[in-house]
Amino acid sequence: MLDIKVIREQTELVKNGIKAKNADDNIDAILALDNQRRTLIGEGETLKAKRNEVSAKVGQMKKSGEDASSVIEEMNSVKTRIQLIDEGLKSVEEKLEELLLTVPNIPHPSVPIGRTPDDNQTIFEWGEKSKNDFELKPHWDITNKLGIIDFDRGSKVAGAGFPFYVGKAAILQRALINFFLDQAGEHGYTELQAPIVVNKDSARGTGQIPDKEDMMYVATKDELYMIPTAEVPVTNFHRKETFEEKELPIKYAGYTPCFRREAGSYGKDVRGLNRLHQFDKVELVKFVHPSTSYDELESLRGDAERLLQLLGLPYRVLLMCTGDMGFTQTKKYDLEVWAAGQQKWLEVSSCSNFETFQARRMNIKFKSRETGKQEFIHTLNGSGLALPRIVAAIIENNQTPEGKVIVPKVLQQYTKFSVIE
RNA sequence: GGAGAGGUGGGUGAGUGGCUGAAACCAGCGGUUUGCUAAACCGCCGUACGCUGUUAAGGUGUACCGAGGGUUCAAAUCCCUCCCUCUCCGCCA
Repeated sequence: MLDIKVIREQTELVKNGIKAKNADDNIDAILALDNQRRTLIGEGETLKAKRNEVSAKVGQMKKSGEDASSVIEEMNSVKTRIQLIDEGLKSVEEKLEELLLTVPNIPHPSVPIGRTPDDNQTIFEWGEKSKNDFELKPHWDITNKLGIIDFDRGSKVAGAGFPFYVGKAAILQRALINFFLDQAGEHGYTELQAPIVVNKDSARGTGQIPDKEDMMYVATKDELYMIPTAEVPVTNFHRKETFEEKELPIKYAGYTPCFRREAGSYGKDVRGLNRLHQFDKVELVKFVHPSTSYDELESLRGDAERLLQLLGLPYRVLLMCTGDMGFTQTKKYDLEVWAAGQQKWLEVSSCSNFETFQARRMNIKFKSRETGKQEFIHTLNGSGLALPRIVAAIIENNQTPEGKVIVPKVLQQYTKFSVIE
């Protein structure tokens, strides 16, 4: 959510930012409601001041035994007017809130203007793509043959997009999770085991509601949302809290399953492990001082990149353009791993700065030592990393002509085996 | 799931309709005293929003005592609903 004062005072900047994100702006309607709101507050507060004053007088009169009934009679009409104004104010504020929640965050000046994924900039590439002299297979062929991922039984038990990992694939995933968490721990992230369902306030806090409501599975009986990413519970961990400046930055790593309805996805994008309804992910979340958030974004990206390098997986870094980066971010990098069997880049991490956009919704602040006032902190998050596509990339990049899969060195201490066959 | 108790400012904790935005104490901040530390003493010490002020300092008003409603001229205080915590019982990985 943006600051209404910024919308009021830097209207053009906001409008241009929204335009750059390919979104429709309703700023004029917001400003009109903002005006109404302030007028009503003014009227209401004047009347309330009078009410308070007269009520105090009534107290005194009663105490000294005077008859206050005529004054009380007079206040009845004031009371009615206050009620009317408050009702009007409430409905204006509800509408205003509703509209404000639909305004996207505005991009950082360093973000390239663009409309489609084609406008994203590849800013870094790492690793050798492949130097094999045999035909590389996509991971689903390999896992089928090895019998280590069971999509069919997953469909029977839950539905499409809910596979079983069997034997060594399950162990490989567990190894990756431990590896990711250990790495995060070594770099200053506190490990957090979070709820995988959240309430409505939390879903709103990180911005899943209202703009991405359809992405989530909902347990309607209890009004609980199954998390699409650990970002939701982990960021909400500090909802409605105020930090001392010296406590910042605060860094967490959380492993959770993630649930996404992915309504509307189809075709080759969803083959095999490419896109699932349930998948595992380690998420990195930072709460930082506003002056450091763009440096923290770079180091966050570095923390995610390191994992790919240690696994020996070729990848590239994209700086997302304004039109492709999403509702809540001011700047976002995507990390894409090379899947040699599919000859395709797969997104495995997305590192973003939200500045105060989430903090404002969640009311997360710090006390500034300089001004003594409370200000909103900046939040960031990034995957570190998403599991299934890493599994797919390992299988495809590390396959042998015989259809075996070599386990990356750094994982072997976790898996206790070096080849899947 | 059943029965009971409770949720007040950073903390402890007063406060059952008007003089309470809230005592007192602790913590914190500033100062006096002091060779230094400690102690003592004095002062300050919530947040949001509106108006005003040069996008300042400040001034002023409103709201907030778990959340949301209601009663009343007036609510931390009375009533209703919900949430959370604790104790006991039941159930259970």
